[in-house]
Amino acid sequence: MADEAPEPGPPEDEADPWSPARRHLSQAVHLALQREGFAGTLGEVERNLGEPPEGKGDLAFPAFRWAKALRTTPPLLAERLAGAIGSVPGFARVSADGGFLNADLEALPFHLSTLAMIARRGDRYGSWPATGPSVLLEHTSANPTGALHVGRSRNGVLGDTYARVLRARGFPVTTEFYVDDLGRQAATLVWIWSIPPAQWPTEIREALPLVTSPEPPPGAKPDHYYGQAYVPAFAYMRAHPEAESEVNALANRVEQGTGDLRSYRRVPQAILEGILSSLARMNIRFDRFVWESDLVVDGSVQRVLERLARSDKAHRAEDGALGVDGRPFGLPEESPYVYATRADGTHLYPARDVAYHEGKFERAGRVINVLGQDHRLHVQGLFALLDAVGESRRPETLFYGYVNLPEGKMTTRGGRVVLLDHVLDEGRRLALRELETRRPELSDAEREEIAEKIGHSAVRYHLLRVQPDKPIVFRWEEALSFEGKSAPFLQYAHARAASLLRKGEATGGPGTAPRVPSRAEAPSSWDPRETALVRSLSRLPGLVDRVAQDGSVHLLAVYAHDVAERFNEFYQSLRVLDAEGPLRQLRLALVHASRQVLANTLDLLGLEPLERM
RNA sequence: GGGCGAGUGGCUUAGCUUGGAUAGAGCACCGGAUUCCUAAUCCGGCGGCCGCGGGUUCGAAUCCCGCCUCGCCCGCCA
Repeated sequence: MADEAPEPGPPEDEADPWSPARRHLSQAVHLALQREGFAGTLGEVERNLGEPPEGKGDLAFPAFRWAKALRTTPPLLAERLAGAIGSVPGFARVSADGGFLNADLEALPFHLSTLAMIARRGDRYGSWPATGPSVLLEHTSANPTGALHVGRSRNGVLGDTYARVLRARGFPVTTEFYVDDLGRQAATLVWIWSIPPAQWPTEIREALPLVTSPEPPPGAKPDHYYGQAYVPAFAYMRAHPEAESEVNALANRVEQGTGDLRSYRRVPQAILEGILSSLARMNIRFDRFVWESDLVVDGSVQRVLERLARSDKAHRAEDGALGVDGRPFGLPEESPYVYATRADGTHLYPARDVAYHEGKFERAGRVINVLGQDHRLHVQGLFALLDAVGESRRPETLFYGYVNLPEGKMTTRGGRVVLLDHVLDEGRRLALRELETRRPELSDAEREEIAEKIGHSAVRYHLLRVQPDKPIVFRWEEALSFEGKSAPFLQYAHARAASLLRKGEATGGPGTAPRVPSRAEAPSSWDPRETALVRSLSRLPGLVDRVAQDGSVHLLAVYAHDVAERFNEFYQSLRVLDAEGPLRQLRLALVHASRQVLANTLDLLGLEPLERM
């Protein structure tokens, strides 16, 4: 492939097989329209190119609205355009059909060049060189007060996937986790663990009879171990004013920047590490952590408050609390103000959030947050404050719906939660059980490794496959389904392809990829399943481009299923290794390209491609 | 009450940003495929007033208005 001369054309042509076709066709249509007296832009034409239904060609242009502007009828205009256009590079014919202009690609060159592009680009098929502005993407940012539940992990799955897609699209992305160590939740846990369990109040000791050590015992995850004290400690604090004031005093000291941060952070830090190890099982990692308390220590919260105090948009409550009128930003009449400080001048979360965002804007040109739908109003408050301090930049937000249980909302304090670790463990267990019956020839260690990858991929895919703003009702059978629309379905297709390549001695390593046949060598007529497969493979770059724009990461999950399905149809009905000559070569190239696209797509989704399963 | 989000076959869901030609899947159910490259697969069947009503348009699941249902938020908590 390396010695093949690259086609001349814009860089876009090197990334997306559809790019030259769309460009040539829209240029031709635009030119023809101009001759009819149309004055619009090329982009306008290209945006209107669509995919016609099965059997009506490959790209279609609806003539309706243009016909109106040009005072003729759509079928007539389509006819005239078709006549004027003649031949377009890459297309076999352009013809009128009712009010539509339908264009048929020259199938063979398009299919072969798609395969060649995939072979040439390899892991980079579906990506662009990093040339865009830097992006800072904050996600998950779970309070370090206990183990993560599946609902929270939806944030991580969406955020991590979006980050991967943006990187692929050419944006240098940094991911951040905001560690909310101030506030009463964290302080409650810090407080209880500052006391040796043996000296805990009776109510708490009775609620946690097995907890005797101030440190997690060997084998216990710190997020689970420390976190279990949260509910009883919180309840106790609420019932005992002297405990509550201790917690408040603790929180106030760090809020003022006068506490001993090192010892204060011991428990939150340990819990955070537990949370991160759970997320890492699903391939979620972070580039940077910002501790809320650091924003106090480094003075950035103070600077924000000073700017706000000077602002003519500031609102000062009678008792002295400092805030801003949020009504212009959509805050409700009944509670129009968002406050940055309490009456005593101590700062509140919104102040720290503004300080955090000022830092983000310094670090990147584009700032994105992944937030649960319960934060919609908070963001409006944040905007009001940013406006008041004279900040014109704004973060973008990807909102997502809750993960609920069939019985209702997950509540930590109500004790109705499904923890991520438990789902991951159960996924691994079920996968292992399958592997024991299906693949007895593998070693225990291999089966264990594969089972973990199947299990966590299944969970991740389940959280990814629906539109972010739709709520999900968590059901074990669905989350851990291994058939149909599931990660194992995708992994299975990948494993089948990998197996074929091993047997066809084309492992995909350097120099071993099957050569994409030339136009002269390739069979001229293809099976419909072969063409459907390449077509599917050709769509990845266009999709990455779109998802990077609007964060609709679920479309990539849907796409992965489409590719796997096309591959399975192909695999099921056509022989690869038994085929001969050019046909074998073509099919091996198809398998190779399919494996590549599946691997690239799975990687974008943070799922594990498997060589065998 | 206000604001925001969602309503598509029995269940889950894609398509809605940018209106376009028979609304596409998965699960469940029924029936089929394995002397052959991994049946976690494939093929066929069943099943849809796209929440309801109106409007815009040559054309509406898609845009606009109203209504209904569900969810979330509405603290000097975070």
